[in-house]
Amino acid sequence: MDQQYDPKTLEQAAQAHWQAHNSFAVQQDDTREKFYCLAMFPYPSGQLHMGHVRNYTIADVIARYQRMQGKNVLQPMGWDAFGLPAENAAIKNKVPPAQWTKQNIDYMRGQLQRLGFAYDWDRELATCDPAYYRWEQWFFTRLFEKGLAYKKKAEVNWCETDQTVLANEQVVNGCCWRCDNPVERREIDQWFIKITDYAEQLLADLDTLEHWPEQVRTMQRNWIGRSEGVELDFTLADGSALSVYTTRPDTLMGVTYVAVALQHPLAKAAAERDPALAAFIESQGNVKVAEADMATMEKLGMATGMTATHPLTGREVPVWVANFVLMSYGSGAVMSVPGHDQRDWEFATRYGLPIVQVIAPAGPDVDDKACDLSQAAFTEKGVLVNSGEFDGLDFPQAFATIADRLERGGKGKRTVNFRLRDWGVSRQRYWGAPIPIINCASCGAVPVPAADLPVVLPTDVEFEGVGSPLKKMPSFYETTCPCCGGAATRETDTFDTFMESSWYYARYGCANNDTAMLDGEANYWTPVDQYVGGIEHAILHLLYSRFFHKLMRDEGLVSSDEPFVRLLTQGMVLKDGAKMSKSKGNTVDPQSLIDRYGADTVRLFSMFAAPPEQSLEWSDSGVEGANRFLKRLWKMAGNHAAAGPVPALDVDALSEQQRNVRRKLHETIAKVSDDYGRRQTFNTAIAAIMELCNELGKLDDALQSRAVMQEALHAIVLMLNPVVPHVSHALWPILGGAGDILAARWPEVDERALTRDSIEMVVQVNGKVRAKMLVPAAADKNAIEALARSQQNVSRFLDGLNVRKVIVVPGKLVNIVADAN
RNA sequence: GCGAGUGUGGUGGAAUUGGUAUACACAUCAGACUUAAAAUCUGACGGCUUAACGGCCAUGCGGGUUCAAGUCCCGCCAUUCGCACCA
Repeated sequence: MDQQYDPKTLEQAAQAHWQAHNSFAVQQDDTREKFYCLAMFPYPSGQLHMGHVRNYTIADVIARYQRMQGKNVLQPMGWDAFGLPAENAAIKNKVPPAQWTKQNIDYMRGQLQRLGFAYDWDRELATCDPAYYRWEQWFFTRLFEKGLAYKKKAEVNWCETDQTVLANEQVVNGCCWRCDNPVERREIDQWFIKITDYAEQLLADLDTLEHWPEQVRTMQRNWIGRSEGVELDFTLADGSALSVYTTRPDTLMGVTYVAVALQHPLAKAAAERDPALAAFIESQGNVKVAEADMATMEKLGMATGMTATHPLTGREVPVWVANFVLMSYGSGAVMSVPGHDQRDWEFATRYGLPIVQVIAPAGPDVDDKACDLSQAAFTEKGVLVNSGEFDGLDFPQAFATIADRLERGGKGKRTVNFRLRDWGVSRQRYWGAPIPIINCASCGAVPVPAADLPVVLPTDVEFEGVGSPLKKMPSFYETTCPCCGGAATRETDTFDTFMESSWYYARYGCANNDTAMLDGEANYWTPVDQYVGGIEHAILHLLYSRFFHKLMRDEGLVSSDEPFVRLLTQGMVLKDGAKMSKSKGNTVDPQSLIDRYGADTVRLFSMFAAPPEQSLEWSDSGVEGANRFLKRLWKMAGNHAAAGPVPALDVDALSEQQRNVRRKLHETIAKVSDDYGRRQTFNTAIAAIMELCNELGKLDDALQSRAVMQEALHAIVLMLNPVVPHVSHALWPILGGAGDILAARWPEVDERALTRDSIEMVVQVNGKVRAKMLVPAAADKNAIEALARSQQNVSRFLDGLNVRKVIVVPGKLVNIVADAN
């Protein structure tokens, strides 16, 4: 073997071996347990960044570990290839998006191969390929036919100068990022998918995802936002109803005004009569569509001059327009109770609207919650006051009584409401999958027949950034109606890229099937057993994918309820405490590190520096440390192998030191197995292996020491194989391992090696550590206590005190509680 | 603004179920090897204090529960992610 650790040569050899043997291509195999391991596919932006390296290394470690458990492991890779950056690059570099995307994919594929990831490249897919999006178009037509896709008006950020719809990230301080002119909101027709029909299921099934991080489930629960409340009607002067939804009907008697959204029909009607109101609504139109901006802007409003009649008291309350009321949530109108809602309180205080108390603090600790409505709203639940016949009721009673009263009077009904809104899938962009709909003057919106799919996106386009090229291409949009044969036009909008990423995991199961979206093999591989990706996808991507999976299930394409059994959300990669970004100039290029140290070093550092769920602070000297460890390992294995044949291990003939080292070995195997399999804390697994290596350095070269060393090195190479597969591939035969290490099984723990004669225990006096002692493993509580009291430093601290209590935690510690008398 | 996280030596982090705080690594310092340097190997390494044994203090800040709190509870502060057209 080579004296020096030479990663370049050894990694090339390993990768050539894997390629020659097609080592990671897999098929359905019903004789073995399957394991589908998937990392979120990348957007082909140009080069891999450290976040990718971390993401794909974590998944690769899990995939290779599961393979060593004897499972049939699928790990595919592909490209989330549609999206905005390709359009931006096209404008900047005058390269068509398709060409730019393809170049990037080719380069990044090479980088992934250089990192040695165990992918089945036969299943590679790119979402911009018509062979992929064809099935997405087909599936959308199925949803249309089932009534799950529909069209409605929705708001977008519009730049009048560029005649373009802007994404939220393209709006900077309310202005267009390119031309710096103020954006305005504009309502346009868009396609929606009825995710709200599945809201109950999406919520309920979160409880079945026991291997998902609790924080992700909580975030999704809150996002779906199920609430139980009452929908009730105020009556307008013309007798029509103004419907509002509230979760606090107990505060109904405290309503002092009603507020509607800027886009509410009532606001529009009032604005026609009142130029000042029209001007106000106009002035509020340049806040971008993002909810965060809606929530943080100054809360402003204006009276419409109209009043509405309270459903129970019959009193008139004013109707206001308020810029914080969301048209897309509920009915676009809210009842306002400034006494018991903080936002309403602030609005009422600002505009001098009356504030009425109808809830009084209740419960045993009333004094703590005394309410002073001149300072703030009292938002807790309590007992009703100033509410006439409802006085004295608590929240549940008041909810029930008032809801009953409204329902009997035909003024309202109990409803379940969701914060979740239907999924808008239309994008007024070029680089996406065309929406397969034909608009006909006589037949309306008609889905493209399956036989005519895919609707192929033309790729030979001039791209200038003003509007979508599709809207200027009669050759694309001029067509005939599939129903009546008359002249008709295609949709020129494309799909949200979340559409593609919502089902790609299933398509990997049958990536080359050109006769069906999914087939039996896709159903065999799904659900994904382990999904790995950034925490930033905790809500949108993961919720849309869960929704899509249920849609595919209801279409009979898959038989499972959920797409991802186990989820690992990895943290970000930081440099100098900040997210790596070109603008900060703190990026680290993985390629130069691979060139310098090799793929194994980069993989090892990525896994060692932090647990996967936490953010990872990049450190160049830490990378050197990882490289140093591999060099030491290479040398230790080389020296061992060069010393000639090794005698068989005789466990009964070991010295105490040899037994101790061997115990450490088997403790390490147990720990590393648990860290990889259950805890997924690869950093502590690697630390444990390093500790073991440090111990091995202390072995002498006696025959049985060499036998222990041989056993240990075998186990170490096997345990490191998922993380540093190239050097493991090279060391395995050197250490006499049989066959390809890819076929080797995970090492097993020898329980007999774990036994101990004595255990170290800690002795505390009043919770402070005063001594450490070696206790026979078989000692009982009394013996342990006696031994503890006899420790010199312990008796010193007990001197003059009375022992009140002694706590013995077997195998851990003794705490002697004592005081002066 | 709302929802969800995170905070431990000079640095990245460990402490898995409330039970020895600081494993492993980086950096630094000292020693060995060398004409010298690099590389490598060995050792020291939270702060204060002590000749030493030892003692006191310390897990973002302030309280609380407990024999025992980095871990649980309450209130702050800082910071990260998401907020529906970035992916």
